[in-house]
Amino acid sequence: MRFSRMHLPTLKEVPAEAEVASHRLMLRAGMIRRLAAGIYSYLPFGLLALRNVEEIVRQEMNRAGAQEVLLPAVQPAELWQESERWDFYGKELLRFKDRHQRDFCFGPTHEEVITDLIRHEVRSYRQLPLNLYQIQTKFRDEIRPRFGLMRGREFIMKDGYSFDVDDAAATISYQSMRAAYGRIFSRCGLDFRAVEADSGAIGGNFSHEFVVLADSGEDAIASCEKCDYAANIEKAQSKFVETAVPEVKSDSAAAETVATPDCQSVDEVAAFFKVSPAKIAKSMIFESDLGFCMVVVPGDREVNEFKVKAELKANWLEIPAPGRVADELGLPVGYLGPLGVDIPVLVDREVPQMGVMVCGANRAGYHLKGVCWERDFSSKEIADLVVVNAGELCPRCGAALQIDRGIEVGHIFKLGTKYSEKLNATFLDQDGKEKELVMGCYGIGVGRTVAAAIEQNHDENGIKFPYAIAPFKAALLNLDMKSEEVTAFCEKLYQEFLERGIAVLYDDRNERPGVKFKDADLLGMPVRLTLGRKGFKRGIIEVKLRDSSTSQEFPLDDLEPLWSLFSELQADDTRI
RNA sequence: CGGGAUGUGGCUCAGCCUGGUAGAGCACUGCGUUCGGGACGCAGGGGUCGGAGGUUCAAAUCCUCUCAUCCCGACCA
Repeated sequence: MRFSRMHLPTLKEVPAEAEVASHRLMLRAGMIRRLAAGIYSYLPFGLLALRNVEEIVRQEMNRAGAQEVLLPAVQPAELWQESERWDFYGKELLRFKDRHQRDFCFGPTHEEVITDLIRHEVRSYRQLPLNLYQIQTKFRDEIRPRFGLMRGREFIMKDGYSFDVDDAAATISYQSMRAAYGRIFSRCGLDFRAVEADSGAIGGNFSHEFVVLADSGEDAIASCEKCDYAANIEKAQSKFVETAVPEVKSDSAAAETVATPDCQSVDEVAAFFKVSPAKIAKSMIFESDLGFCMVVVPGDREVNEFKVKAELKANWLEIPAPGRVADELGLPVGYLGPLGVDIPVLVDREVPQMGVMVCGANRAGYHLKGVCWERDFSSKEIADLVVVNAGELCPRCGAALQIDRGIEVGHIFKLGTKYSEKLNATFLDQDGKEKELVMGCYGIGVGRTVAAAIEQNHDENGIKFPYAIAPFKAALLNLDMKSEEVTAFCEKLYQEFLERGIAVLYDDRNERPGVKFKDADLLGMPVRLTLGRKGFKRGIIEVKLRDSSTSQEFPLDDLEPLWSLFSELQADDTRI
């Protein structure tokens, strides 16, 4: 492609909205433009990168035996009512009516549609296993879209669905997808981890997330330094270490009520009693579809809402407004405690080890001191309810856990029969018995993968595209457009790139050299070729890798080394 | 949905507090000079100051409402 003819509007200045590197660079490199909150147009340069990721996804999905389909983006409400997600999915589901006032939604995911398709098509175990995928625009009406393509409302996603005869077969499908995902992200040149994850609203009982490591990532993952345990922080557990609890003599003073004006936070209470926050029992009210409950954890720990939700077996969980807690429960937020409340109390497994502790008195302005587990807590049920910290011990091998940040680019789930049950998708097995299809579903955020790649591969000058997803593999800079011989050579070289099928961006613009260098760095082509009058006289062309600070010179009369370089880069990229 | 902030040429922002002629840089057009790391000069084009209402002789500026966007917490590829 000739730069002079390409719509590639690079920006010197950064639009104010861009917070993270990938968003900033994608705007500056003329890859995307914002139309509305979380909704972007893909410009030619951005679309090329996107298509490269899609192509890798297609190759690896096909290789794993999946077949590509394309399902409708607009879906009838009936299907979602049948799966009972019409009410359940919430406001993320973009709903609208057609001219006949029939309810529809714009698909945020396609379990319903694919299951509906399959239930009409698949009758026999002989037709299984089946694995279908599509690459399509989805819409999720996120409350807070941000970071450009990282969290858009409209986004391109590869979603795949597998159908098997039983759980064992479904596991095989799942493992095969897990392997394919590893190949996909490796080929995209990403440093990633496959971690155990919460399966969220999609449902199901077993899932892995593929997380690209990046400090700007929105997800945190815990991984073991020694073994291969890795989990999303939402799900991560640690080995419980029992410590000696200071014994409380039976004749020791009972819990005592103390006036603690203006001490609502754990820190304030700890300061008031001159004890460490670890000695404060932090009590919080949660509300779920099962009603209110209280969760008690040590004051220096953070409640893991996902664990609470799982422990309760609730469908949803949130922290109610303090006003509601006061109105409906008569409890003063800031002075909550587990003693004498008449709603279920969930206690973290570390609380019994706190010894003598302080907690709220359920009376505004008062706390209790001298509280102890054995004597004072009415329910003795405990569970793991806190967010793991770095340095805690691996639940598998006992080595230390580390916490990293990352970007979730893929997620695979074993769904089981959740949707086939609801939608009555069955087949006849070998014995002529009717059975429900066992499903799996597999997603990849295509745009997010591009964003993650940039997040992980950039410097202060711009993008450093991994070769496989680079929109152009090379930038050819003609620094002397007015020199006929230089231009003639560049033209010849450009043609040879075209013949060899290596995507090149030929900068033939009437611009000063500085502009061309800056744009080449910003756009991040892996290889930069520079030819100017001086070099031409010396019979050399300058070759520089974007990822390297040094350059080398190749003779103009023998460019074989150049083509070998591209062969090597190409090979690296398909090797897995 | 809560909490905070911002809306002024395509982009980044100043002007607002203290009402009185809409500004700068970048980008764009033309001409000239320049030409290996985002050049310079001259001349231009482009803005209902987010929208509506109000106060006032007079509103980008003050008031009310509204819309949009961004940032901090719950959703997810």
